Amino acid sequence: MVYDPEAKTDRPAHAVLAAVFQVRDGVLQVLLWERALEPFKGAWSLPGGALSEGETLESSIRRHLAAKVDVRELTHLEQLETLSEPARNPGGRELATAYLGLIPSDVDPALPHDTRWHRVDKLPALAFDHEAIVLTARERLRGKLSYTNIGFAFAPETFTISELRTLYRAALGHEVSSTNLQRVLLRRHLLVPTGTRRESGRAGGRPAALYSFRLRRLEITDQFAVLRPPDRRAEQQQP
Amino acid sequence: MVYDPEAKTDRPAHAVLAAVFQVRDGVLQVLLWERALEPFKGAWSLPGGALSEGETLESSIRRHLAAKVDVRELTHLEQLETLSEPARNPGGRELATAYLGLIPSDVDPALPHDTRWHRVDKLPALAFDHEAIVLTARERLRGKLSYTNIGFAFAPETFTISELRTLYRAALGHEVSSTNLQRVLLRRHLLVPTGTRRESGRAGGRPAALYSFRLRRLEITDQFAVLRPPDRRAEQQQP
DNA sequence: GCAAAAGTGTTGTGTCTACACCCATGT
DNA sequence: ACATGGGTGTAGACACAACACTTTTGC
Repeated sequence: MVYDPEAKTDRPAHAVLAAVFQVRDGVLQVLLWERALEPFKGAWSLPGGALSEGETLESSIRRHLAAKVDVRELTHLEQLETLSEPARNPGGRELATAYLGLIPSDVDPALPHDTRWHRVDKLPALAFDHEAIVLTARERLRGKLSYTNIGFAFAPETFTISELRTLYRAALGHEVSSTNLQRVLLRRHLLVPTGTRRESGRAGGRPAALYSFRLRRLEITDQFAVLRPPDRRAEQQQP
Repeated sequence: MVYDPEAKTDRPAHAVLAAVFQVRDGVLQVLLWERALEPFKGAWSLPGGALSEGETLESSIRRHLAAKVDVRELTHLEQLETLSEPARNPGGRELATAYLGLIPSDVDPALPHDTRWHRVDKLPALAFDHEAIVLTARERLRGKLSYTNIGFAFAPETFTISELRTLYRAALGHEVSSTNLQRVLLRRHLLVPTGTRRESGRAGGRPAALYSFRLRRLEITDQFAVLRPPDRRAEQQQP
């Protein structure tokens, strides 16, 4: 690759997008929007829009999402990546910065008529490069479930372990045992018991204890899985 | 946050930047460039430049870096984040997409006179928000050392375990035992012995075996530390 | 009492760190 | 022989998954 002094500086249009996930009916779903305009008119796409003057990317995506869901319901929002393939938008050169957003499972935002939840495991054909973004977002989410407290973002304020299990199962895409989920999250002090319990259902059964996440913002809980810093217990300074 | 139909679509200038790391003299260092122009004339900054028409962000940063180091020496390059604070560049609105780049420890690229390596633990004052980018890049690198084979990117083709230890120590910022480093990386099959050995130095000592990374591109080696998918061994389909 | 659901005890396995010890070479 | 640096053996701590078992409720 060689420096090309003839290359013209580009001031590309810049869009923001978000893959907003919620666990609904025990399945991970993503908020999609049916395009009203060409290109890809009628196809499903991620919600978002153009970056405006004077705003950051994050405030821009929050502004665009506000037309779809109440922003107070967005419990987590993080930047994923910026896409720049010149041909990614047939309508003309456009960069797009993608975000991952999460919504707790106990809210059901009123949606505009052109917006719907879709199962991530049964996506329709998506416009642009949006399918790749959804998959990247799911990978990011899955990874962070292992080494952060990101579960707080799709869980209600308080919940039982088996409710939480349903959420983790949906997000991870495989079975999760409540026994082990409880052990892992308690051992790492992500969960605290609230002291209250949920009433048994009509079928009986032992009432479940209610828990909540100790911290409701992202926290890394397993920084160094291997190659940890050496043990400081034995160290003693010389007089 | 409310939708503002008056907001004007922005076509911001877009820059690309890279925090290029190399372990030099046993210390993690980053390539910095002394600015010739205002703003921040004379201050140190990350190398990069403007996005040009028709190129992707990645090809753009490769093009700009080519003026500083031979691109063939860049063994890893990944996108970090896109910065968008309106005031981040006093010269006017500009987005910037930051990359993390790595160079193996056995090359010593010829640098232009305005470019120098600086220890990451003793950074000078940096222009713009570049200090935050360098720290983000280091965090990303440290994290990936735990669960990927990213070490290949700052290691030579072949190396002894204690040479590799020096690299990991520099990147992680703490002591690393060669014993454990060898065990972890062999257990995970990141390293393969080449069968050759390095000659002893003048001081004698047992000649060290030479290893190389099994794969020289990024690979996740510890996908699920916890909450793994259940064991499939016992499963048997019913007739 | 019995079914249902939640939660605890326990065991086996694997991974990691730390440290003692052994190996191969130069002088 | 002995210093030097490389490498292996091994033990203890811990985390994890799996599964048996107990607890607490409704009917």
